[in-house]
Amino acid sequence: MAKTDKPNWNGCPVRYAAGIFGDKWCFILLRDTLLRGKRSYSEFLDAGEGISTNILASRLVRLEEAGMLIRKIDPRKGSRVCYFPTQKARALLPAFLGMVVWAIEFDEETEAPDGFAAGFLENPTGTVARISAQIDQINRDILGDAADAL
Amino acid sequence: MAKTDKPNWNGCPVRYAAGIFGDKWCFILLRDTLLRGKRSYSEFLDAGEGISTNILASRLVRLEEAGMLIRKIDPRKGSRVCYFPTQKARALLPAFLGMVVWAIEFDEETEAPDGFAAGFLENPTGTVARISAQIDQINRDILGDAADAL
DNA sequence: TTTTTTTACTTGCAATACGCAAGTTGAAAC
DNA sequence: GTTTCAACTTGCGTATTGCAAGTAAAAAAA
Repeated sequence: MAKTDKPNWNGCPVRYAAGIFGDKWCFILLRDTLLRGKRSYSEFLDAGEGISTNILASRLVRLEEAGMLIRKIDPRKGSRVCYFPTQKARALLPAFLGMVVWAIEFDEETEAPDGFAAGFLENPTGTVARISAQIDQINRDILGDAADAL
Repeated sequence: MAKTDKPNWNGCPVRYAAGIFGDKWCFILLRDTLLRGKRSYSEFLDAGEGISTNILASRLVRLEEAGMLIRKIDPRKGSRVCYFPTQKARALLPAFLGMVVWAIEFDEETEAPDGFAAGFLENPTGTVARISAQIDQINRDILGDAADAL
């Protein structure tokens, strides 16, 4: 087996991924949209991670430009802006949950729900489907039928 | 189903993960050790990503402190320092490869080997085992039997 | 209808982190 | 013994971040 010289992956997938969420705050925001049901600026701010307002704004723009979030006015209240995860973002769920499982294994202080790791490992697609359904539900609560167009 | 209020994951696995590789350069270094067989400072430098020497040094320290890399003098040449991925780092492979699959799907300009994504999706554990064996081989080339102690 | 509040940002500035170029150290090769 | 190689370190200008305060538009209250 060749030693190090596999094809020179530029246009490298890892670099591509790093460009999008190889950043602490983007990472956290993806968590908030995918796993915590957060959608609006103020919800992200209040997530308790201490992100500052200018950085939050810049990361929302970055993630929107990367095709990970879609910005929409809340139809129930025009002063409220919501950011919905795109299919591209949702397609990250399997890998993302894989990371969660990894972190649960190695973080001594994890407070993740007990049994989550086992549940995911036993039935990954089912777990992804369950979380995906939660995302749909949250979107539907805000957008109604228009959520289908996301 | 409750809306957003799952248990307040602090000691949150995603935050834990973000702390370790929620950084462009750490991300790239993990790729280099896990997927490209690179082990030494100069190999990382020459990976063509344009990392500067001070940042490289700081990230190697950070990853070592995070328990992702082990620093060892090359027994074949005392002026050469090698950084080996720990079990903790290697345990990231499934999630990491999941990200690769995701990136292949969404990066129009990907140059990843065709069929890699399909191969991983069809047989993830086999793919992980194959790559893991490559890592073992590289480590063994450098350390000989001492590689077992990693 | 005016005022206050809510929500989503922007702006300015000090502090930190990064990128680049050059310098240092120790082991190896010659 | 001198040169080379490999792994860092240091200094400095630039870019990014974090913090505090300010602005704008819509909604709710008075």
